[in-house]
Amino acid sequence: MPEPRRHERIADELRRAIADGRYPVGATLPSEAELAAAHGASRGTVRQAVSALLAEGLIGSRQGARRVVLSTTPSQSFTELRSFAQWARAGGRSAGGLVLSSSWDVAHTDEAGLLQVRRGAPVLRVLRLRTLDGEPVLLERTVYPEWIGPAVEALPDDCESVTQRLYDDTGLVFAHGEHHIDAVAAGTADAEHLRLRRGSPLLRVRRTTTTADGRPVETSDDRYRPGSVVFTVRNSTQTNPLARTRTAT
Amino acid sequence: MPEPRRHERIADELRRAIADGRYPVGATLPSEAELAAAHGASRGTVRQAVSALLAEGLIGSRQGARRVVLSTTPSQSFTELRSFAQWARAGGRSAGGLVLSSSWDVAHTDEAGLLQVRRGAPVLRVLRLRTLDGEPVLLERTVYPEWIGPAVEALPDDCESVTQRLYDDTGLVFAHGEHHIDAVAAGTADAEHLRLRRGSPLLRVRRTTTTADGRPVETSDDRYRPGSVVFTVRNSTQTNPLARTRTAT
DNA sequence: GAGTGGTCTAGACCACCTA
DNA sequence: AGGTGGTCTAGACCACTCC
Repeated sequence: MPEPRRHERIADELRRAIADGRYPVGATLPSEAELAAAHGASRGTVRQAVSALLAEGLIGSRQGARRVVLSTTPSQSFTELRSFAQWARAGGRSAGGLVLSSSWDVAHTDEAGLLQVRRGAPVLRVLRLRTLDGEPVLLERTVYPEWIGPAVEALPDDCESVTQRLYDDTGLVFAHGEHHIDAVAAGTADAEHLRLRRGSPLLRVRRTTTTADGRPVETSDDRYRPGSVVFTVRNSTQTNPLARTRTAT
Repeated sequence: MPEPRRHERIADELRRAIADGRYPVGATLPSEAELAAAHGASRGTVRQAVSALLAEGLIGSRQGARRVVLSTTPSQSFTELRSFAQWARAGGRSAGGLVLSSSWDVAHTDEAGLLQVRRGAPVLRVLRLRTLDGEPVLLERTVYPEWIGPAVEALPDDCESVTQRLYDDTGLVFAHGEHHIDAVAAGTADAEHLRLRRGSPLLRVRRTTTTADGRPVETSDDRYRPGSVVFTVRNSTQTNPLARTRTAT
């Protein structure tokens, strides 16, 4: 018995059927009534299941017509964006991490806003290099507020998954994140650690992570070596995860 | 009467209240029972409304605890990712467009896969420069399959919104999209049209758009001038719009 | 016109959080 | 222990699509 929740079981069943090719791209799914009968569930439960696939971009839906398969590639990512290590593991790759430097400093104005602390409050700055199968792919400049800093300092320098270790040690859960994606030229430090030339294009993700209550846990400037990682977004008229924003002036 | 759908009206009401600061970040929302009573709706309808805000990343939700406001900035984007012009207009900015070249060619292998046509099938290639308040910010290299090509050719060269015009002319709706985001160095053409130096970092978005049935309408390589546009993603344990993917080898 | 998804209701039970 | 959200049911009506 893998899943006690019925709508999850139905959703998994459909995901598997799509991945297996039983419903190729362009095929139509059974009607809600058919699915309900097949699983001995009510229509509401079936709708809960298919709306999960809708949100993942796997299927499309229009009133009056049967649901259509849009993509067969799963976005198995639920915890993916939260943790580099968990994402790597899901892809069958080995993630490494190495702390290059770690020191206490005071919060700059922008950081204070993101972390919801006062300007000049103590923060812990950590520079961390992440590797994928031994290759350096990501340089993280992370800032932690005072209340969580000591727990971060206590981690081993080569800690593979910070998210996982903080959860094990303190029970802390990274629940929400906001990510701003753009491109920048590699600076001197970026070039050195990611082993490329100064001025090379890098994919930059500035992110702030919070607990379930919305309390900020960290804010970070992450720079990815191009060619190593691609961000993928699926959207549709029905669901809309992503927003394009003008740079603040 | 703006919205006949009750769950949309309730969601709008909550969005407005959050934007206005009546529920600041960290505040808790009224319970489902309270909202249901206040709006004279059933609990199911209220749940439908709050799950929209959940998907937008505005609020967080945990079983047993009241919902918490995570962010006050709306992601008013429903059609945003589909249309550059519509996105610009939503931000109060004026979008321009200019076709630099347009010609029929044959589909390369990768394009054939993305557009679901056979290799070597005729396709229309369009190179388009998009501007924001007069500044060039985006160079689009778009490929259209044969069935829609003529309608695209018939558009004026300085067409502001291709999405809008195609809808008006042919009733075609861009319903779903898949977007791959990474960073590249500017090539000669990129540098010339976007007015920057060769090798400068650009944000690249490769996207394929389909109709509601999943029929591919276009596939495009879009390159954004850095500093002009930022992509924003909110995610949480509950909803997960985005996937990080390893580059295909 | 039959089928299908979108919306809505009214009630129920449970798991979890807060106290 | 009481409140809250998560799950589930069984019905209903409507708007839309497809034949």
